[in-house]
Amino acid sequence: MKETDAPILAPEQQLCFAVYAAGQAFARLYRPLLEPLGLTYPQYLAMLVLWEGEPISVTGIGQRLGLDTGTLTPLLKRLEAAGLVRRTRSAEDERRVVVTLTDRGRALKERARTIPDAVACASGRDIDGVVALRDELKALARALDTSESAL
Amino acid sequence: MKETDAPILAPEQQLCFAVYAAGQAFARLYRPLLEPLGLTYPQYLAMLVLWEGEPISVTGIGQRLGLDTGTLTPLLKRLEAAGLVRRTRSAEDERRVVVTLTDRGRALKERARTIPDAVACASGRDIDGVVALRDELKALARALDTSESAL
DNA sequence: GAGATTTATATTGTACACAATATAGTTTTG
DNA sequence: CAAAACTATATTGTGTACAATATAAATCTC
Repeated sequence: MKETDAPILAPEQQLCFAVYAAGQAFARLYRPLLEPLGLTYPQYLAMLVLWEGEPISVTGIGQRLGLDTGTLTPLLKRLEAAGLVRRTRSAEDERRVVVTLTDRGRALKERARTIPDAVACASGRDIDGVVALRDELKALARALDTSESAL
Repeated sequence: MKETDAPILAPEQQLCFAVYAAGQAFARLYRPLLEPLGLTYPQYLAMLVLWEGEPISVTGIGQRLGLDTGTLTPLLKRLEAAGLVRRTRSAEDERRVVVTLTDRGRALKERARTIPDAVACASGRDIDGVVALRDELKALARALDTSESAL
């Protein structure tokens, strides 16, 4: 088994690098699709959450996307500067910043509707294939996160 | 089909987000494993390439990892500041910056050997399961990259 | 072999990503 | 109700990530 030690360290052989490279490939694919909407990919993710339902707090968005405030606060400020969202402190609990869509932000949803289909098409998989791989990755992420404590 | 339009836009249903979340989960898993080595995850990827074979140019590393010079130059300067690599201009072609390992950088490989096993274990998959998912992701990345021109 | 093209790297600017810390507001407890 | 504990967000600092541009060296073309 000695002689198989070295190749295991090659990036191309590792699952983590395959995930990393697939993420880069998605980023390259999304960039030209989102550029006409004036959104980056993480901004698009935040808009997806807002299109699902608002108002929602910064923490609420962070829980859906797995992002912390250090990432979301400047991201949401840029979306606010672009006129897509509003950030207002909650009256009941003044620690909360509640994010709502503007009319322009709501209208952008229509222009984004064609994106998931274009991406699914680019993946070269049918719906079942996309769903199967998606669920495998969800299970992987869950396994990685739950094992953290065991190390 | 009208009423299925909206849910398609939920981040949790999309393959791209599953890849994104799995990448975040890997980053969380690797951070405590790499912290004793003084490496970040992208720095670890660069070291993997160097451990496979050096000297290698900045462009050579970038081709293996899919990273451009704007990312690699500061990353490699940090590895140089940490005493793990050396950056020297090639004598034959003075445009090239050739990266080599120092003794400390080479020695670090031994301490990194246990990491792939720990990560594979954390994934909760056997070797065949890891290989199968890795190859599916490679195929996905290839499909996404080749479709770019077709849009 | 001088000029145009190409190639390799560096630099600049914008935008994540997250740990650590700070701050302010809320809730809990005695 | 006052002190302690907790919660939500913001701030700071470090480190990617990449587009666009700059620079310098090598190569190609006539």
